[in-house]
Amino acid sequence: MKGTLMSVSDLPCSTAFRLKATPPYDFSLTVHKPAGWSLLTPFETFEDGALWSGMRLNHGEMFGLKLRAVGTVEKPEIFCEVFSREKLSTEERKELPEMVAWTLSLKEDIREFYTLAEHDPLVKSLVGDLYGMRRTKRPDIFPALILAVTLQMAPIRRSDQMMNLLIKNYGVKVRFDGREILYWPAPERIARAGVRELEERCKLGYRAKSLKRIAETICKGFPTLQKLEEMPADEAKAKLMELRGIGEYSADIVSPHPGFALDVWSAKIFNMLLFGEEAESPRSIIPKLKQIAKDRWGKWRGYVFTYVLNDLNNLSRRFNLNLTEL
DNA sequence: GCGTCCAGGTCTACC
DNA sequence: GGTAGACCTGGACGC
Repeated sequence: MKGTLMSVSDLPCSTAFRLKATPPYDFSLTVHKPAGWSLLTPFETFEDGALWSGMRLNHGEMFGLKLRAVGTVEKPEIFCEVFSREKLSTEERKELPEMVAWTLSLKEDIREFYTLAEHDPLVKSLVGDLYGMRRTKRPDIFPALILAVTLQMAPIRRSDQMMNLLIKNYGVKVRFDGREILYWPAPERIARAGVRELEERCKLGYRAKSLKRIAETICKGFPTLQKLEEMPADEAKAKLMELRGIGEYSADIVSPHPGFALDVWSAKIFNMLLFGEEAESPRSIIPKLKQIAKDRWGKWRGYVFTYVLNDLNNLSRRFNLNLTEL
């Protein structure tokens, strides 16, 4: 077995700040979602209500993060410690709190979403189960693109295998606060790797070519997620679909605009929830389900999507459906 | 143990 | 512009 190409970064300097959130905000449900999805990297740790994770800013510098709630769901406040290689610059002291707040969706007001519960039994169930949970964002675009590409045409265990191998072989290990956290590869690292090497080391198959091309495009200059959010939703999606291997589904996953990223698996779940039966042809029903979601939940359909996929056990029991084995 | 099938999409060639 | 077929890999399944 070839040795790992992972780099190691020690982060001895620390800075702390507090951030207020728009209530209701449940920190634990937001950063440690019931379905098990991580906030920023599959190798972060969540213990006793605190999260240790990593973050790469758009200029490429890595930081360690320790986050915990110091308020309540109705008076939410987050205590954040940032660990860095050197003392933070004045610019970083301004940028990092803004980026953490953006990532955690602290300023987003979801009370309008919760008013849908008054007339929608499904939303009422979701809100009751996951009150205060937020959708979150990623500070850097490349991990989101890796996620989208490795989810394509593969069962989730195989996607996990590809992502974990990418991180373990080409990612970065950050050491801070007595912890070691593995974080996603920088696009420059994947752009330098050979296609054959990526296929062999990370079992990416035909996706290796796409991922390398995506990495090369980002290195040459591509809008950040923050820039894409400033664009109209259609324009941002079209820009993402210019990338090799990024189609409509993947663009919906990566785009910071609220979308409804249905794949075959989630189409089966929503077909069951909306019509009470298994879809005969899940792939072909996706456009219809997307239209229904847009008409029924409007700009909050992305929230319904995230809440549903994090509440499958409760929904299965409550509506007498088998959603967990689709 | 071995062969076959197919999955949480995308691209391309062909009509 | 619409659509069938190819694409890596590995787990599930049948024999």
